[in-house]
Parts: sequence; C-alpha cells; structure tokens
Amino acid sequence: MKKKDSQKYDRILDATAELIRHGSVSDASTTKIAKKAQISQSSLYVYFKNRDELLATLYLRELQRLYQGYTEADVAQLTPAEAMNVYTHHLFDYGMAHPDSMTVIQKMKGKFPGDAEAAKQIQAIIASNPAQQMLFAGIKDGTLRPVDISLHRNVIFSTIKLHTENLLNGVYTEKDVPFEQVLAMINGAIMNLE
Amino acid sequence: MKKKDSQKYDRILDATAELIRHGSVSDASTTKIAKKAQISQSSLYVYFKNRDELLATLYLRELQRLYQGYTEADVAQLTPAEAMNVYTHHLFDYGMAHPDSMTVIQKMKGKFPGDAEAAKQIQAIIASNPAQQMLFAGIKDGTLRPVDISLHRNVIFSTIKLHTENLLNGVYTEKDVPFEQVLAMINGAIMNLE
Amino acid sequence: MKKKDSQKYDRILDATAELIRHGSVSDASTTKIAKKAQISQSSLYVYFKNRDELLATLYLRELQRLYQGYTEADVAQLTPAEAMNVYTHHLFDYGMAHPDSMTVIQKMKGKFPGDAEAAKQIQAIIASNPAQQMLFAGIKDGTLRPVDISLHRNVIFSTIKLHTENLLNGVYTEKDVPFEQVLAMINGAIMNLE
Amino acid sequence: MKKKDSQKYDRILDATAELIRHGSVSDASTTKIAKKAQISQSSLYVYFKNRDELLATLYLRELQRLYQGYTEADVAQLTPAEAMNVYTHHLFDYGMAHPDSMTVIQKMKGKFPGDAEAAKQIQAIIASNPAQQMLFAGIKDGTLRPVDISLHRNVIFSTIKLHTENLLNGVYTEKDVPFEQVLAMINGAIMNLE
DNA sequence: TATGAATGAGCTTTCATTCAT
DNA sequence: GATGAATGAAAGCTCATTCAT
Repeated sequence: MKKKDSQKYDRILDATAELIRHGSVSDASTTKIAKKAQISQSSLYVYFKNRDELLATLYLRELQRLYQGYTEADVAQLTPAEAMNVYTHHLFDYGMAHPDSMTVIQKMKGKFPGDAEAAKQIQAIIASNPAQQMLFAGIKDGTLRPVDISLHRNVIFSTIKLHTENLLNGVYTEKDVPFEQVLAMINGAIMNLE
Repeated sequence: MKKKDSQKYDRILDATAELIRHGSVSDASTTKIAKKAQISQSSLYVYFKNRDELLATLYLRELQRLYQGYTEADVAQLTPAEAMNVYTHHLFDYGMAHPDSMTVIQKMKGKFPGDAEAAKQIQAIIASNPAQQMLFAGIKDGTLRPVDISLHRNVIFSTIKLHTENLLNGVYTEKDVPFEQVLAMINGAIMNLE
Repeated sequence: MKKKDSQKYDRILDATAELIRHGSVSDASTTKIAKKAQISQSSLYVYFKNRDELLATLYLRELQRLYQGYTEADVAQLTPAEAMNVYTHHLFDYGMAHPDSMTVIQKMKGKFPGDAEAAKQIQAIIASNPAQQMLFAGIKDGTLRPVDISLHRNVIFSTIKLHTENLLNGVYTEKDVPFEQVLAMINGAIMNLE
Repeated sequence: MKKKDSQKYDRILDATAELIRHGSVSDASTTKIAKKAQISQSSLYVYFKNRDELLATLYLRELQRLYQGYTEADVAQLTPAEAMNVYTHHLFDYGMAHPDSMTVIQKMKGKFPGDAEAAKQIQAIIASNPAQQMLFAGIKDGTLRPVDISLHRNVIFSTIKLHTENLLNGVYTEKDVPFEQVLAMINGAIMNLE
C-alpha cells in the first residue's frame, strides 16, 4: 500500500481528479480511473485499500496542495485583514493554475462522513492552515464580521472558485471583471466596517 | 407522464429529493427512489420517461417553489438594493422551511447540459425571477458592484444556504449569528459603496 | 376478442407487420405495436389473447393473402408445369406489390412450434393452396424433379423473395435481371428434364 | 477480449450458437448464454465488449469454419461449373456435420448493418471465398445463368441448408432424396444450358 | 509489484400481462 | 370496448472488489 512506484501512484490520483472535474465524484469509477491511468483495474488495489481510501487520499492531497503555498511565514507580520487579502490572492493564483484541484475540493466537500480516519486528517489539515487562525483572530479583534468562520470561508472560496472558472471558461475576461473588484467584493463581505 | 395519481407522482419526487439531500445526485438511483416511494421500480416509468426526465422535473419543481414566494409585485416599488434585501430575506425564510429544496437546487446546479429541453425551461424560470432583473438594474445604476451577476448570485445563495444549514444542524443558533449580520455580510459583498 | 372494430383490428396487424419488416419478430413488442397502431397497450388484449396469438394471426393473414389471388380456378386446366409458372408469376407480382407480406412470411416461418392450434391452421392453409397439389401432381407425373416438395417450395419462394427485394432495394433493375431469367432459373431447378 | 482461457471463450460462442439454433437471434440473451456456458453473466464482458461483439464474433467464426474446407487449391484447375459442384458438395458435407453452424449463418445473415467493423470483416471473409470468384467467372464465360450472384448463392445455400435439415430431422432419408437429385436441382437452377 | 480472470450486486430500461374503472 | 395504472421479470451493462498467479 505504499508508494514504491510513486509515479504510478500519482498517475492514479491525477486520473481520478480529471474524471471528477469533468463529471461528478461517482463518475470516477475504478474502471475509468484504471483506464485513464493506464493501469489494470486490480492494480489500483495495490496502491489503495479501496475506492473510498483513494478518494479520501485525493481530497487530502488537493487540500494540502492548496495550502502549501500559503504558510505562516507569509503572514506572520500582517494584520488579520492584510493576511486575508494575501490569502485571497493566493487562492486566486492557485485556482488559475490548478482548476482541477479547486473543482475537486469543491465537489468532494462533505463526502467521507462515515470515514472517521479521513475526517480527522481533514480537520488537521484545515486547522493547520494559517488562514484559519487569521479568521479567528480577525473576528476577535473586530476587523472581521462576527459570524461563524464557515461563512467567511465559504464567501472567499466559492467566490474565487467561480471567478477563476468563469475566466477559464471565457464567460468574461480579466478586463471585464478585474481581480480588484472581486477582492473588494470579498472584503466587503468579510470585513467589519463597524 | 400521467397525472391521475398525483399523490404518487409527488411521492416519487419527494423520495428523490430526500435521497439527493442525504447523498449525491447519483445516489438517487431508480431502485432507491422506487423503494423509498413504496412503488415498484418499473412503475417509475409510468410517471417519467426516464431517470433524467425525473431529475429535471424535480429540479424545475424546486426552482419554481423557491421563486414562487417572490414575485414582481413584491418588489415593483423598490430600488434594486431594497429589492435584493427582500430577496435575501425570502431566501432565508425559504431555506429554513425547506432545507431539502435548497440542497437539491445546489447539488443539481449545472447538471442537464445535454438536455436541451430542460435547459430551456430552466433558463425560462431563472429569467422570470425578478431578482435576476434587479441584479442587472442594480449594476447598471451603480448600486451593485460592477461584476458578473453570477458572482452576486453565488454570494447570496451560497451564504444563505450555508447559514440555514448551520442553524438547522445546530452548528450555532440564531442568537449567535443573527440574520442581520448575515444580511450585512451579503450586502457588503454585493453593494457598491462607491 | 372479436372484430367489432375491425378497422382497429387491422391496424394492429398492419403495425406489427411493419415492425417485423423493418426489424425482427422480437422487435414487434406490444409497446411498439400499440404506439404504431395508435392504441393503448392494454387495448391489444381486447383484440388478442396475448402476443403469441397476435403474431400467429398475422402470419395466417399474410399466408392467406398470398394465396388469395391464386385459386384452383386459375390452374384447373393447366398442366402442373404450366401451373407452377403461373404460380411463380403470381408470387412475383404479389412480392412486388406487398413486400411487407413476403418478409413477414419469411421471418415467421418456423415460429409457433409450441402452438398446436396455430400449427394446425397453418397446415390447413398451406394444404389448401393449389400450388401444393400441383407440386405433388408434377412429381407424380414426372414433370417435376423427384425431391421432397419442401425443396421445390423453397427454391420458388426464396428466389422470388430475394429477387423482388433486390429490385425494390435498387440492387439491380428489371432490365439487368429480367423476370424471364429468374423464371428460367426456377424452372431449371424444379423441372425434371429427364 | 482475453484469450487465456480459450476453452471458456469457445464455450460462450457454442452456447450462443445453440441458443440461436433452437430459437432466434434475440433468444440468445446474455442471461441465457451465461447460464448455458456455466459462467456468470458479468463474466461475458470479460471476453466480449458487449453482446453485439459477441454475436459478430460468432458469425465470423461460423463463416470462417464454413469456408475453411474449401480453398482455392481445391478448385484451381476446375472450370467454374465443376468448381460449383465441388462447392455444393462441400456445403452438403459441412451442413451434415455442423447443422448448428449453417443455421446460425442463415439466421444472422443481414444483421450487423450498423456495425461497420463487423461488416468490413464479413465482406472480407465472403470475398475470400473462391466460390465467389467462381460465380463471377461462370457468369462471364456463359456457363452460369446471367443473373445477380446473390440469386445463385441463395439457391445453393438455402437448398443445401433445407436438405441437410430435412435429413437430420428425419423428414426423409438419403435414399428417398439422394444428393445427386439435389445437386441436379441446384445445377438446373444455376447452369446456363444455352 | 502487477494483473487477468471472475463475480455478485447494482444500474437503467423495456417487456408482456393484469386489473379496476 | 377501451385504457391508465401497475408490476414482476428480464434485458444489457457497469460496478467495486477478490484472488490466484
């Protein structure tokens, strides 16, 4: 179950991500994954215990990748408000570069309710994200609106996700809807202007 | 296709909605729907041409229900900004009363790309929603931020959806996060304060 | 089960024949027959006990139609050899005029092995065909080859059937393959030139 | 699709052939085939992409078997007329030895109109049959009747098919209807005696 | 490590038929 | 006479998973 051939391991996850992006999670059947990864169906079970584990692994990988470029170092000296701006910017760059990843994260949100092990790991990763701490801090010091952080997170993520998707699908161009406008929209939502 | 026993017809749609709510769209298999509706599987095809038509019908029903309580009469005299507030309020009330419905709408958004007939009807219903016109009007008169309306719609819908869900799941109470705060958040996002 | 509304009765049989012609016998499902006959599926059972009876009835109807234009009167004065020529000619004319009918007869030959009642009626109809007697007579008087009459019948029917089909499908024209050539072919097969 | 267990592969095709023989092509359902081949239904799809491919494979196998014993070497030195006699004889021997095969070929003739790949292979096999060339040659040199070769082929195949069937079913014995008589019948049909 | 073979369970859909109205 | 409603059975097919090699 380990990554002897980590190239193949990644190919499986990549294939799965692509299938999810162009369909739904249930479109990522072991049959299709194997075909796309150019591997036999039964070989999937060399790398993953079962399909659920594969999906959970993918979700964790994408979450980690998303947060990878945004470490505590980046925001150590910033106010919560400034930090959130940096985070939003990072999310935008990431979304433009890895649309698959954001789609996968959005489509898999809320799966794995039965998988305690996965749920624990997911919590850990999210908690390790400095943006999470910044949200708490911002609410405490009154710079962010006093609502549950899930609402903050949702506005930021879903707005950036939709915006990047629109840009990549040619719904509009960056000239039509500049990032600054979107950032202002998000800030309007989360900032507490008293 | 028939309407004699409209009670059974509705039972099928209700069963489908419930299955989607507690899982994904693909969890609503004809087998499970029939079982939950206490009907034989083949009887589904007395009421619907096929599974896709059933799903499209459900989606249209929920969309219509959502918009039903929010007609042009309600907003005829209001400014776009006021109208959006009324709309947000309506969405909140509806979400609290019919959590299944909002979940279904969210999970089915973007399905039916191949079904031209369904797509047309969906477009018609969405277009008939006065909120749609208000968004365009608000952007034009400068009271709403000059971004694509899909971004406005997303902020409103996804925020209210998450908020009602949180309330109903006991994540927090209305005292912890009063509606006014959420409304302020949404307004902060969509309003153009110059 | 009787023919009160004989117009509808015929429409059912016609629809069935058409379906069989453009497919196989099993393509004539009650569902499709009913749709094509513009009748409800359950109404089929007003006219026929079940699908098998419907099919048997159709087969009998087509057999009867085929033999209808060829009565004893036509051949009373002829030698067996002359009578067979008249019969072949009749078959050709019938095939050109009613391609559905011949196709149905060919495709349904050999069905109804379990249906004793149908088998008896089929036998009776075939036996009543003067061509049948002519074949026996011709073999007895030595003008036809001394082989089982099923072989004679097969050569005549299958050749004419294929020829008419070829003509109607534009595989070739009557100028390319004149009827006289085909008649000569059949006669070459069945006639005993000593 | 695999050939490891070619015994099972053949068993599937044999089961299919038997079902077709005792019924129609549509009686060869995957359910029945699997049961007769003593295999699970889903296992069929290990060996064949789908039912159509299975049927096409069977048809090709039977065609090839039929022509296998009749190669160019057999007829290289013969006149078209002699060659056709050899072919007819071969067909008779084959029909007596493999009645299933001839039945399958007859019942499947004209299927696969939609399957371009299958159609191409079928054409290739038929074209490779020396009898085909002999028919063309015989018509050209005037020894065979100047009609479309489909008519020649039909007389030969359908007559031999029916004759072998009759013999095997005990309708008559070879003493009653000697092969020479049947051969004479076929020759009378196809030969051009000026 | 890798996979071909195999399968039970499930999928969507169509079938022939019955029955109450 | 006519049909809408209903259904068990069967159709073709894909699924996730196991196992021997």
